[in-house]
Amino acid sequence: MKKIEQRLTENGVRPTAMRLLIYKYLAEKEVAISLTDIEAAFAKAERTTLYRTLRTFEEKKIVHQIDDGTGIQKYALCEPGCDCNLEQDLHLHFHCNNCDETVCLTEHKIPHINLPEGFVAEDANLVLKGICDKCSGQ
Amino acid sequence: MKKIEQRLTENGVRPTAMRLLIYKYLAEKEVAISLTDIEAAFAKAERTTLYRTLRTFEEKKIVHQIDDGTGIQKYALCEPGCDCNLEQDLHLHFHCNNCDETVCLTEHKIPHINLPEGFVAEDANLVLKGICDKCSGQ
DNA sequence: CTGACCTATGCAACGGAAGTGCATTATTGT
DNA sequence: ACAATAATGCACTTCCGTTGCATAGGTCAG
Ligand SMILES: [Mn+2]
Ligand SMILES: [Mn+2]
Ligand SMILES: [Zn+2]
Ligand SMILES: [Zn+2]
Repeated sequence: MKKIEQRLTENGVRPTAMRLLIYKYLAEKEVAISLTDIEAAFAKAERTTLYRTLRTFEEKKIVHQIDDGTGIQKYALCEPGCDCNLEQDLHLHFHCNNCDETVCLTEHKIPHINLPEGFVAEDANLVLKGICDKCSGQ
Repeated sequence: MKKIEQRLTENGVRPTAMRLLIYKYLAEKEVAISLTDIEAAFAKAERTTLYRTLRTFEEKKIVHQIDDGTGIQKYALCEPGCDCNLEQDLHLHFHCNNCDETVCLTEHKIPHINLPEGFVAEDANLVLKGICDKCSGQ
């Protein structure tokens, strides 16, 4: 728990009780988490607080936001030392059509694409959809 | 206009006046179109009708839906003979952070990715974000 | 031609999720 | 202990997608 406190402080986020709990929750789950997930897990907490906590975490590069095509924003902890904006840290995400969970495949970077003249890429999002390892029974 | 009528009929969609107009509108625009865009263009028409028209078009593979990360569903005409589900027809999309427009780059297919054991891909979405050709002044 | 039938359209309302304003409470540093 | 700053709680809003149901329009068999 001291570890978490330190991580937050390092990134310029005051380690309140709520924030520590949310970080811990994210760390325990190996999948991307939505605001609604967190809301369900912390029934006592206020939605807005959770919302703003996630946003703060994102601004301070503690989590990255994931758009998996479901229309629901998901979040997952960043790798230590990750700068989500850099091309090198852009990895792909996998969304399972069966269990509806989304996971980071941090070791799979987004391939570089040669765009037509005039197009300048600053960011990229690659989502694969299908059946995840848990659901494929393998 | 006869052409459009034929295209709709071929795909099992009855060519009503409204549908012809919407198809024409999509054909004239070279960018991906949202329901709200169409609503603005056809002020007299009912939102629901436009919505259902787009959905019908999508089911019948006349248009494909584009998730460009803005949280707003966009649509663009399919290439003739395209089967949006097939890997070969999956192309990338580019969203301009400046003019907020999204375009199909139909000639840029999504590269094949080797996934870890147990993951089975059925679909993919790749969106690049940055500055488009019009906005980069080139 | 006409009525039965199916499809498309119009109108109204709902729902989920993101986001904002403002008052209150907690934390920090002097 | 006090003032300043940051976090939290509560209420409310907006946006977009979506659905139910009633009506209008087109299609086809008799
Ligand atoms: Mn990720
Ligand atoms: Mn496209
Ligand atoms: Zn799964
Ligand atoms: Zn642009």
